[in-house]
Amino acid sequence: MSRVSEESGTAAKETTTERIPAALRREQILAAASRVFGERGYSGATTDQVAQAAGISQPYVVRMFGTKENLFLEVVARALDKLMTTFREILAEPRPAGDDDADSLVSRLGAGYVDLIDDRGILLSLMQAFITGHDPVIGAKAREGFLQIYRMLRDEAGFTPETIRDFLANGMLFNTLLAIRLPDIFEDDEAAEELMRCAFRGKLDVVLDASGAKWTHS
Amino acid sequence: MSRVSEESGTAAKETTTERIPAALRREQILAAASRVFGERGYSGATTDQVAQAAGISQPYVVRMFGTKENLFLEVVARALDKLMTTFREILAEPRPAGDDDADSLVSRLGAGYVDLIDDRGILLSLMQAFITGHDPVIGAKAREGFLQIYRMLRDEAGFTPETIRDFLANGMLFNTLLAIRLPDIFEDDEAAEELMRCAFRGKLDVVLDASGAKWTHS
DNA sequence: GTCTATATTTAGATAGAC
DNA sequence: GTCTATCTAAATATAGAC
Repeated sequence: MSRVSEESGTAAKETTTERIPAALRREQILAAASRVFGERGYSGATTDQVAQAAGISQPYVVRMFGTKENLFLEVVARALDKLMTTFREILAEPRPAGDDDADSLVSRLGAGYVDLIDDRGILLSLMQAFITGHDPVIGAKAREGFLQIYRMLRDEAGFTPETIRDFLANGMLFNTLLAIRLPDIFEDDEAAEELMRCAFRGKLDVVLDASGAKWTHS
Repeated sequence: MSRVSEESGTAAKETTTERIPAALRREQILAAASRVFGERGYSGATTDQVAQAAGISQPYVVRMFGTKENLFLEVVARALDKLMTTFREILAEPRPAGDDDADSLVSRLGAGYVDLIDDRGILLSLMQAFITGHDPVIGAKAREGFLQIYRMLRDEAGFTPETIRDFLANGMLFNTLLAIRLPDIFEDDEAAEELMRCAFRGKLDVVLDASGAKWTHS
């Protein structure tokens, strides 16, 4: 990842405009798109913003993915894939002795979810896709993605519908708190702090680490 | 409410283009805007879509509110207000005998929240505002709105942070399920049905009543 | 109070050079 | 593999008539 920091408050952007293998460039664009779409949503983001974040020209972004919609769908598919993979890895972990109850599994999956904040675009892009449910194409994928997660938690994790509901609910709250950037006003507002401490529990440090100037881009 | 149904699958739109008091017209536009913004988000919605939903011309919408952003902010402020008022009314209700625990209050507030689905725009517009947290103006209002709800639940309902977290989490899940239009594929997918039954509990009928062709607009 | 016409800007996409 | 130039289609906003 050859990124460079720029003027204060600005985000990571590519500077080098060298010739790079298409596959790699593709990844760079997807990474940039994930961040931009995650912040601004499908309609709110522009292909030019993605291009700038990736350090290339706008036409090249379109050229590479055909359409903005394609790009977004790919971003969302990747995000979903990453989430599913993360969960499956946790499910595959050998369970700590005497720790075979659903509760501890929920905790571990929850922790895995929070850790995904490292790549902010993942959770937010997914959330943006969900909120774009009205769109015929994106909405269909969003629905299917959500249900895929549900089925995994039920069929692979073995959770009851109630457990899944609570788990998903916490996830959606987490996404929402990220979206409204609560971590940013952590110190300014006592209610914000109280809610964050409660919602993020032991993971507050992870969340705060991932926030701040690090993602105050564009 | 002088609406007319149109071709199958299309939404309610005003037809009459009569002269109407500005104050009333204002309300009509806000109602239309609430639906359109709720479905498509701030960036995804156009003032023209709002105008069509309200049965007037696009320039008139802008004329009335100055800017699209203003209109959205007003929609969100109204939605927040409606939510707060609904909750406060429930808090003011005489508690059923032997029913003075937090649990039952949570249930009643939850039921009140679900009932807001009657006016789909309310919950979805708020959610759209939350997801637009990156925007300097809208984001600030969204944050403040979210915290306002938190404080009410804490200071007026007397809930613990944990209770509030769970309550808010369920609310965010509810919003998300609405956004991805899960009620629409209720019958098509067994996982969707299972999740809905579990998430909406006794309120499934209310939710289903409010969905379907009724809000398949634009 | 409401519309039509239109100016202006932005953004997605295409063409074609290097 | 990547860019510059540019076409075209929206969409917000303004002007001014009725």
